[in-house]
Amino acid sequence: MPSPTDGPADERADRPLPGRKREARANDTAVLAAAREVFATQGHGASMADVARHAGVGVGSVYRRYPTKDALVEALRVHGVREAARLAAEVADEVERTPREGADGGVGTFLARQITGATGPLLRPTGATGPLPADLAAATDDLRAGLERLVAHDRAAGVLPAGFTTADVMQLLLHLRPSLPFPRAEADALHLRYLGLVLSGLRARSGDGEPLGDGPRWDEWVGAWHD
Amino acid sequence: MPSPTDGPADERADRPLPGRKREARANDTAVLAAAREVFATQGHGASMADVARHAGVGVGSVYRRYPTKDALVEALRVHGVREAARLAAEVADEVERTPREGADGGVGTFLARQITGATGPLLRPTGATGPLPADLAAATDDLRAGLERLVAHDRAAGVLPAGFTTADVMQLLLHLRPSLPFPRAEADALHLRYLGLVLSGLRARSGDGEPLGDGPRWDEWVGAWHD
DNA sequence: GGTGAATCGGAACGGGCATTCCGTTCCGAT
DNA sequence: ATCGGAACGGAATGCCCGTTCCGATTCACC
Repeated sequence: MPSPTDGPADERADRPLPGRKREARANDTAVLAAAREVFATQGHGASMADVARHAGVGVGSVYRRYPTKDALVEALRVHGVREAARLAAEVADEVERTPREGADGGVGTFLARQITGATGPLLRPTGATGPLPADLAAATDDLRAGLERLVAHDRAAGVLPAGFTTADVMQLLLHLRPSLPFPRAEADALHLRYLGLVLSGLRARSGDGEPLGDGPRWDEWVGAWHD
Repeated sequence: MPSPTDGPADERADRPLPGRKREARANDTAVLAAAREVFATQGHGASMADVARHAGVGVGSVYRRYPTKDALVEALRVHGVREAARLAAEVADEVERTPREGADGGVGTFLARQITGATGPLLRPTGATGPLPADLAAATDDLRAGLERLVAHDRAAGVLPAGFTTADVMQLLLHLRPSLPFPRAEADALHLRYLGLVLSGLRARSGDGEPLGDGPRWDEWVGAWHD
């Protein structure tokens, strides 16, 4: 009994949903959360059955929402990039409002929070992916905008050398977060240790003469992961 | 040193081998090389059939020398650690002989060469491994000895802050080499870019007052990967 | 040349996992 | 109270991959 003109999407998500749909919606978020946890813990090779079990649903329910394992991973990635974009904007707001926010600068603060954040590391694409999906592209653009603000601010504040790019920030995210065989707290501490080192290096390079060559361009970075 | 793991004692290896054994020996090194390449390219999930094909032998021949996929990966890891130990000793010799070897210091030079070296990244254990095998333990000790020399030298030269440990070097190796979706040359350039940043940070921390907390201890690091 | 042993390559086996299919359950409307 | 259909859980399916097995091949030695 769908409404006569109902298109492919039902967008009003705020109202109290009818019971059965409510469960579906709840299942969906449960699946996403379970997937995030399971993939973070066991890596890419975790089974769909595992995800389903963690979410407390059957595999069928997982597949109804995400037609394929790759699609599920994709959804996770989009979510991760959106979160990162949100964080970048948030930090940019802070540092632009209070110029003396901290010695780390906006980029450093962003990286630190992203590293210790609950969302987990940004997932990398499954492999030979096609052209990048629209929703990911949009999220990616938002992220870039936020990073642009951070980099501009820090450069003006003199804690970033010329040649440092927004793509550098993404690369650092990758570099600063290899999975370590330690409990989360210890691993985070180690990651922050190296972040601190890099930030010192950045500040030193910014202060003294020794220049840093030009970093990768954003579109190079995005392009390299797709197609 | 051809003996992959251990075997019945037929170790007279120097003389020109009889034809058939020569082929076996050749196959063995071909398999090792193929495995290194295939795993480096396709990651851990590459199939044994792929390895065999790359080596130009049948799967049966691979399994005759390496009873299991994990055993093959193990052999690769041991090889990698041995190479790293050799490199560390070599660089230590250089910097100890010519004190002004370069601004990078011994640790920086070691990291740079290890990153761009042909041996590829150090593989991480398969997962829940048991206690660490004897040959790996020996290679690991050699590596530690070499790193100890490098760290001592650099600290004396004033390019490393107190608190920086040999285990830090290993962690840095992990941090500095995430796989990047770029051709080898470009990826290497990026890795070296971040290595340069870290080294700047290290030098800065060494010069100015701001201390670096104590890094991980070697045995913690080794222990975390096994058992 | 002929023979036995060691090695080879690849077909066959078994298990695990992504994906599909279907009988059951539950909600809302009649 | 009953019915239609949407959502559910999990069994069944098909494929890929690690591993095993075996007949063919090759070489050393006679």
